[in-house]
Amino acid sequence: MADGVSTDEQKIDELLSRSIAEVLPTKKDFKELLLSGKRLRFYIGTDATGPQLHLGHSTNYLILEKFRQLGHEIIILFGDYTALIGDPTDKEAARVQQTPEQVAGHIRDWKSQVEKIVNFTDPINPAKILQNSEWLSKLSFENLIDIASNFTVQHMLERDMFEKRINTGKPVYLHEFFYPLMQGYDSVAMDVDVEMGGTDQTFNMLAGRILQKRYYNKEKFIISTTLLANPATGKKLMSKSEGNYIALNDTPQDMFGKTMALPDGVVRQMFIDTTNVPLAEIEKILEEHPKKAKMRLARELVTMYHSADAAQKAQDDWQNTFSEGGVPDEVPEVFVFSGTKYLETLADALHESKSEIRRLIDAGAVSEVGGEKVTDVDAVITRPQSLRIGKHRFLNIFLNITSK
RNA sequence: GCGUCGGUGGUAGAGUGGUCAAUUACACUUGGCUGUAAACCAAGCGGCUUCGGCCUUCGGGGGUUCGAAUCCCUCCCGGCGCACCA
Repeated sequence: MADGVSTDEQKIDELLSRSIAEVLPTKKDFKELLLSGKRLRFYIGTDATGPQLHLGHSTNYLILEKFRQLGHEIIILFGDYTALIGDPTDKEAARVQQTPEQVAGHIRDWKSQVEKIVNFTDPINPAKILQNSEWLSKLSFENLIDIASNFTVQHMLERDMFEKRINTGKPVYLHEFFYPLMQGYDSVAMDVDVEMGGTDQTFNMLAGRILQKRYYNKEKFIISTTLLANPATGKKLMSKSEGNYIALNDTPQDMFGKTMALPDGVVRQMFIDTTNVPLAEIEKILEEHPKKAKMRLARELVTMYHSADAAQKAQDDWQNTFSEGGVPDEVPEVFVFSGTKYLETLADALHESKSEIRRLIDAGAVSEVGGEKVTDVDAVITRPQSLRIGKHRFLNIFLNITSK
């Protein structure tokens, strides 16, 4: 057995039973390989456009980190070259080429978010970051033809999303077929043993399996992980387009609050896919009152990405604010002259239109903390006060000393 | 290239000369009820407003008309069919 690779069967079983949708070709073979003590090379691809990461992304990294801890090699691949095409999994068709500086910046951003989960500084076995432009930019047309000759158009068209787009009369661009080829070639270039990704990546990951078999006669394993979805509706829990995601770099207060606003039905899924709380303990937690269970989840998450202290503080803030009608510790402040309209002050401070503020005032959404509602659209500010706008927006107003 | 259908607000998708700031659904915001959950009820959901209105929006530009998201021309983008395929 190779140095430093753990074959602890209990740990392996635990790892394989959580957040993993499928292992190809079979989970049994994969487990045997893990038990053999061979040091395996794992990789996961990531979008190089440098987005804000959210909890939906964390699942894979949590799992990878566990494999890293077992002693396996972990590569995180930045798809800076594939970004030229854009993954057809999402709808965007055309993307703009990025400069090396931009890519480097994205990697820095990305790393600052993920290093809370994945260890890049371990002296013995740190996770590594690679960029696929390193090899993809060097391929010749001849290489591409050779790679492409392993796939058929029929095969490509099997992809659900292509089929869907064809059926609904949406365009399918030829270059989109290259995406799986490129991602597949990444596996070859790095000669990996295992690729991991969400279930939505299965097709792309299989392309790599085909190519590795062809070029190296090697059986790559594929781990597809469950996507964080609401079990009741099947909808994605963290959707960037809907803006309701919990970002890995959210402030403790935001993270706590957003977690508490999640539907009850998703708490189990969240615990399993986004925390390291042991499965047995999760079940125990879920026996408690839903609110308590959710608070525990929120605490757990804030602790992971910030600290236990921050979690405690976020919880205190949350309880103080919402259960007892108080104000959080950190509230935006504005200084205005006495006689300024609420309308103007709020529009300015909240970056909303005046019409929007008018609506909010009409709806009774603006009130003084612990006091009266502001009901008159034309009312003016005459003294310093703390305002609450809707459920979770606050504003402390102070008066400028000098007069207008 | 020819023909044909289509491009509407966050999304889907109505509207085919004035009653359209544009039906409806979903999403979203706010109020109520709560556990800042869900469900449910209600209101809102382009901007500005002296609250009478005014301004900007239906792929881009131009035109017809008292008046256009709606008609015409043109350009751009897409689907489908046909043709071309050195």
